[in-house]
Amino acid sequence: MPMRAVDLERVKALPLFSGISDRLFRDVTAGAFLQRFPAGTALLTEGDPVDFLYVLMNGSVELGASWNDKDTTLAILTPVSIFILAAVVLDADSLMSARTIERSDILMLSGEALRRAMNEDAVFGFAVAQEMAGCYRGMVRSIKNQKLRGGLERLANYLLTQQVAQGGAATITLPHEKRLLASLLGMTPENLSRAFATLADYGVTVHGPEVTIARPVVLDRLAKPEPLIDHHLPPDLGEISTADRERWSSNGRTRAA
Amino acid sequence: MPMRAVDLERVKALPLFSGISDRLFRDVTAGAFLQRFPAGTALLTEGDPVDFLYVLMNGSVELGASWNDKDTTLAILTPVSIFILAAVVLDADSLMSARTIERSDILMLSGEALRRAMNEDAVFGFAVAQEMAGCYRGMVRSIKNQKLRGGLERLANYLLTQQVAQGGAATITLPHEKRLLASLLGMTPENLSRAFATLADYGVTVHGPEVTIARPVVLDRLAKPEPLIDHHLPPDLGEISTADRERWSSNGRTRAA
DNA sequence: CTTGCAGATTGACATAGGTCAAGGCGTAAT
DNA sequence: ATTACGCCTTGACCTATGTCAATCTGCAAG
Repeated sequence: MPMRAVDLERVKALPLFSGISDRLFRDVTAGAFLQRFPAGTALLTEGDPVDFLYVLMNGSVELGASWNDKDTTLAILTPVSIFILAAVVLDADSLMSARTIERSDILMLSGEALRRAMNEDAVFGFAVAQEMAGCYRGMVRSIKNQKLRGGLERLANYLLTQQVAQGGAATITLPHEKRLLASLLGMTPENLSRAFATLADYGVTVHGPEVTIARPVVLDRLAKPEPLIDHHLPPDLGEISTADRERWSSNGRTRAA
Repeated sequence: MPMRAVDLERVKALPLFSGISDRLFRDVTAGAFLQRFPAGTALLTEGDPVDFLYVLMNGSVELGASWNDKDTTLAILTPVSIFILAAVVLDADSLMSARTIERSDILMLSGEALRRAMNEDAVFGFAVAQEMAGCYRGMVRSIKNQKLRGGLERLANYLLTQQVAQGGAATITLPHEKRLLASLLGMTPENLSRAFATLADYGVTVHGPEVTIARPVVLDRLAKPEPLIDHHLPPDLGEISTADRERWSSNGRTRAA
């Protein structure tokens, strides 16, 4: 698929590339190619060597992992997100698998070229370090969420986070199948259903993918949201100073547990 | 406490500073100071602004987090380890608390000076990016361990990892109190006791902090260790190529879940 | 030596969460 | 319209894990 100028602009707008020189950006995107994948495509399996940095331009991607016939979702990405940067930086095998959730357009940038670029350009190297630091902190939040909270609390916080992300209205739309949400939250689909049922007592009603939060105060008292675990980023990110905003999983738009 | 030359050498030997110029290293360590803390000292609390990069020179430090009157251990550090680098890179508040486990000597480097250094020196910036990538991957491993395994399996894998790290003998010594180990593994002390009792069926015997693995093959079949979750680094790291070795939590010597 | 105390263990019990099976519901292909 | 399939839900049940209380152990202070 041809690389359009409009795609390159969207990539360049990412924090990772924001301060980069035109020359360096051309170097990095020189061998890049854009590819369209159908839903459910395995882009990467755990343990695979990683030669490219992936950039999700359209669609959505699940990052997951498995062990002993169990599997779990670690993050769900939406455009424009980069992924497996850590493996590229270290030239290491991937620790996660990546799978398209729906039909997706994905840009692939040479890992080799990226490593060369960050070794040559201090500003770019710093940007990569910041990006990685943001990803790290995202994972720390995720572990805290997992180890300190029960399933019901994780769901309640997820809903409140989504409410903010979707603009604050009382009714929100779940962006994914419930089975996938369950995996992200670290529970079974059956248990997620029961958790939703329990939340009825807290003013939460569910109709398919539509969830209405009738009594936010009550739900909030259950969820006890906490800035050091949950991001509550408003949808209008233009207002946020991009300088000191924490980079969250690949770029601040990941929907995670 | 005075900064001795021998301390600086140990810091400079860290992967993070390995490729750095003498001039830059002097800049970074210019305002540094070494401080001794008694056991149980709170170095940092969740949400605190972070002005320094910490380097553990002697002793041990617990990184933890809490929510709603629960708390959990995220990592246990041993010398020489750096910590809260991510917060320094982003000039952000700490997501974890840090507490000395025993009397510890800790070197503190100016975060401001470090950020300046990585913006000026591409090689150092790259080293920071690599370090952060290693920390990120450590957290990914930790989440996989937590979400995919049960308590018994986490303990079994912990023991096998320790066995390799301690040289491979059948009897190993638990490096921490069991209560702390329980918190690291995401379980209660009571449950850890019961898990040890269960492991008797798999040839594991416990006498205080001494644990003997009589039938490694049997334990291995229970644990199903996996390179994409568990690190099995031998104690003689000199043999390992430092170039492509993944930097693990702060520097490859963290003992984590 | 005795005492006190913190950590560890053990048992009884409660709760959370996983498993299995059945059935409902909506959507898309026939 | 009908069917088939995937997803979701629900109930019954079971296992894992947390909680509370009592006891044990080893070490250290007196």
